[in-house]
Amino acid sequence: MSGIAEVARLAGVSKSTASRALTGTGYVSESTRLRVIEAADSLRYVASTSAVSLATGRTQNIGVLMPYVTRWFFAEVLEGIQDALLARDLDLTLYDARHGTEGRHRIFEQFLARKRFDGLVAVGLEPGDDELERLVALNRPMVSVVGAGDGTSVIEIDDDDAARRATDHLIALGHRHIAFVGGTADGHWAQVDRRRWAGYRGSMSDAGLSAETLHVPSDVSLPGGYAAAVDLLGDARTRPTAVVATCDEVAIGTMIAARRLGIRVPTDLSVVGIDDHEYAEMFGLTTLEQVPREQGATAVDLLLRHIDDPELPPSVVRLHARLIMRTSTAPPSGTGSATFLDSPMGDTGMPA
Amino acid sequence: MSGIAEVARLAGVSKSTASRALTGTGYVSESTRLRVIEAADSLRYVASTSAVSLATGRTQNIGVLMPYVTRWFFAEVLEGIQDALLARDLDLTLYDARHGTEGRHRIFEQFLARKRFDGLVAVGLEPGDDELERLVALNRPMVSVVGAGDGTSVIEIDDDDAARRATDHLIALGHRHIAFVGGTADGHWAQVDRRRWAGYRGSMSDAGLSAETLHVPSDVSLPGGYAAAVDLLGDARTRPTAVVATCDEVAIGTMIAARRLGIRVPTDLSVVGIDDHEYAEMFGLTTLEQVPREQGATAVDLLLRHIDDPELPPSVVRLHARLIMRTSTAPPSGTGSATFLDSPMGDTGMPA
DNA sequence: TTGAAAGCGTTACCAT
DNA sequence: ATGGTAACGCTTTCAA
Repeated sequence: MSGIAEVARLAGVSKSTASRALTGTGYVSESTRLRVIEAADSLRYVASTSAVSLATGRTQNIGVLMPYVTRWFFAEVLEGIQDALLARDLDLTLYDARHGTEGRHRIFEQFLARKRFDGLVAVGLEPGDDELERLVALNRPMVSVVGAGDGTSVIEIDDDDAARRATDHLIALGHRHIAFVGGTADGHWAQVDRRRWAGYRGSMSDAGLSAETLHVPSDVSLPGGYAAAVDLLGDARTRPTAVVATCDEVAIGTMIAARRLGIRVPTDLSVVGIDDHEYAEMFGLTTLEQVPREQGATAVDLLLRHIDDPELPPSVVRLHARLIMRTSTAPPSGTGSATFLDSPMGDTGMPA
Repeated sequence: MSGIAEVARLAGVSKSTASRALTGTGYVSESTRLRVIEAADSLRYVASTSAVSLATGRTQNIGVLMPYVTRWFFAEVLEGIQDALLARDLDLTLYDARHGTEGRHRIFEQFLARKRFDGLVAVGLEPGDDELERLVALNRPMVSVVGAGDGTSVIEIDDDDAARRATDHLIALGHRHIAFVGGTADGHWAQVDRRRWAGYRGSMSDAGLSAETLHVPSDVSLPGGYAAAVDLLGDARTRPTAVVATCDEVAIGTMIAARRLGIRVPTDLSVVGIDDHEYAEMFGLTTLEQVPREQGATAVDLLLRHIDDPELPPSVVRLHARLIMRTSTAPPSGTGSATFLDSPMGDTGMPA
């Protein structure tokens, strides 16, 4: 409870001087500064954030807005953001705005309007028109990680390129029947999936495989990928020899489905994902790596620069996803050569 | 920017009256109340949270302290908390205090001391002595979800009982060689694992199987369970016929390892988990269900009651975990009868 | 280099 | 039922 007044009294100075000494703003002689700091320590003084905010107009707090917190990518980004914030002494208030929930509605209608933050980082948000309107009305610096960057700064991987290279990889191995699994099953395409689907088609088209293009709708989750793959792989005669999954969760669901169906990966089916998910190594999944944790940290860096300088023009950071080859991809069977890769950590030497 | 003063002016009343009308505190005639509210709406007035906090001493904000945000249980609890908070117009500031990080240190040393919250919910925290000291020094209401409830309120399932019933289930099926997989591999036991390990041993002991007791250390994660199981199941002669996993992630890792090794589940190996994880159904995993989302919501309810009434004595809510039987458990092979359960959604009719 | 005093935007007490 | 005013705890001119 002890306020700065007590600290000042104990140090034998005025509140103003105490404030200056503690915040490091303005002139204070070295000796009194030390005295004030010592007094503050001995009283275990901690400035009241609400008083500071009221006086300075800064909340020392950053808002994080995301549509999930349960999916790998989002949780990782969140931790990256938290780490960066922690290092800069900034608090984090979370707005978990799940699509179609009453909570999301309230977040946009009321919570954000409170402006309890100096800036906002939005992760994979895909806001509706009215939501977007609320966002701009806030008039606060904002950075997106994966997002509809309508004039705001954005950090994301090059999704089109990632999917294209995933597909290129399969084509280079000799595959021609390659399916794309992803794009949510309920008919609504997430923008990320749309871009990856475009990349896949681009690659197929470049290889003269436009006619072979196949979209298998799937919820963006492991069980979603599993269900979609069971459906896709059921009939051996129509089965593709390879799958590009929209993300690793879907890819892994696909691999599990394949195993259950007695289809060997990569002998009978090659699978590529995008992410380098926590489980990717264990499954030997070939994938295009992104590091969401770093994206979160980068977003914070950029946001703080926007806060410092409101004139800073928005920038788009497009990251390159690196291809990590593991054991889920190989030439299609009948091509002769088998897998040419080393076994991953998790490989037991048994048939996959 | 428009403050309550403007609202008051527009409505033709004093700030005090405007405040009363808006907060619903004190006497205001119905007519002026309406007038004030209309004025506020037309000005898009939103009270400054820092000013309100400063004046009332209430932050309208709840802190959430957890050691991960990436694991299923924690993410689910977090969403449960967020939902409950959203419904009550309360903000959420997140403290992701991962063990052994610099960030965790700073959270306990600085961030919490700012007391930017009216109360705290700690999830699976297991604080060290010094950390605990900081926590009590805050002198703020606190509720734990799974935790070292040293005099504070706690919500959790009955871990001992859950593990005991998981083990009972296997014993009832005729198993005698049952291993317990869990308790982190680095030698440090989480308290939850310790309690579940105790429940397992209790069940074994009651069945006269004390000598059969076997602990297989594993990181508490899917890859952790996978790695532990590969190690455990390698030799067919020493292999147990059943496994009690400390949680579903470990259980599923175990099932995946078994399949890779050509060990059929449940024919050659039965597996039980604890959680009812998002993936449990897809894997046909028999498990003891808990609903972390509800635990989070309950924690918020309880915390708010503690905030309203500082005299409220701490309570311990011990939840019952319900056994959900799926297809990962069956009598040991050689016992005759095979699985007696229906196939789960995800079952393809193929050997597991 | 230091101090006095005026805010920052609310709420809440005390009169009226 | 309503208004005036102090208070919340800090920062920040402005003088000295």
